[in-house]
Amino acid sequence: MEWLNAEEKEAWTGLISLVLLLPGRLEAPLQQDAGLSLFDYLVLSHVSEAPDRRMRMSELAHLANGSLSRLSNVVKRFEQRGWVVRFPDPDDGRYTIASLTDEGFEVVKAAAPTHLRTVRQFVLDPLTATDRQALTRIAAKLKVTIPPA
Amino acid sequence: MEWLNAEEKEAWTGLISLVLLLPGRLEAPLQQDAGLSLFDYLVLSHVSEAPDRRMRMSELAHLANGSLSRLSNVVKRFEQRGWVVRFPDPDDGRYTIASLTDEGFEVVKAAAPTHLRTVRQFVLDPLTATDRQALTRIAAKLKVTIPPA
DNA sequence: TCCAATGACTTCACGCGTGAAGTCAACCTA
DNA sequence: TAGGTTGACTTCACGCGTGAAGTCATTGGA
Repeated sequence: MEWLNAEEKEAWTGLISLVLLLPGRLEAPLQQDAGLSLFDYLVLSHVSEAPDRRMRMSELAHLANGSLSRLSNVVKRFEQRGWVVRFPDPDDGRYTIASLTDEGFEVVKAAAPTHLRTVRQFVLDPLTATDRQALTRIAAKLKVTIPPA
Repeated sequence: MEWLNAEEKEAWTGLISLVLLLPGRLEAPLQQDAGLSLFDYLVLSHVSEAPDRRMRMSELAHLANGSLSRLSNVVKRFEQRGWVVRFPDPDDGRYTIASLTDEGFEVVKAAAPTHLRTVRQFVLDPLTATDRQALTRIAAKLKVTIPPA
């Protein structure tokens, strides 16, 4: 990384470490306790908070920060485990609705406390309120929309 | 994500998006132009900047923010393509040294300008100097060391 | 009314990351 | 100097993500 001044290089190096190491850190406890990946948890968690615990696949993919293809694979596994059912949207057959089963809801409910503790421990607690606001601002500026595919 | 107040939730949501979407954004141009993953590039780039363009595997893994196992697999592929050679450290046979070949050096040199442009476009340019300093500070606070394995 | 276009998925082959188990060199201790 | 220990890798099986290609429902012209 030549051609960056010291300040730029520090920011870049810090960001890269964050982006490469944090997911593993946040995922380990989930994987251990519930056999879920971080993305798995985000998906389940978002459906569980939706009205009637159901949501269109495309909206869910966007909320969970993943591609539709990735979500489709994940939801297929969930369906095989009985955590979710899929059916075409009655209002427009082009959409698919993913609906959380009671069993699926139990899975999120069981995983949530552990996950929340992890998030606090590794992300929220080490930061001051000022840091958290700066993080929000920075993330918004760097936010990118999901590509097609 | 219940049980977080609004400020915490914003920070967490922003961070998660960053962490899940940025790698893909940064990697796409590298993959397109040079057939390299982001981690591939970091590895090559760090060896290329080391004295004599060689470095111990464990040090390289740490610099590139990856596990030794991951690095070992990557370097094996590099070796098959003739970009790197490996040999035991003459000073201490327990270490392995990875050494960049001329061909490997050409690969990094060719990929660097594109990558640098990507980093500026998606990370550095959207941020003010204040943002970048805040990012450095935040990343330092969230920094975690690589786990064993 | 038909058919091309659009867009929401789904599938599959390929390549990569993970983590457990194995190998090996140097060190330590009796 | 033998045997145990440590730590630096390496390997492999497994599961997951990617992106291209395919399917299908709906829409908007001609």
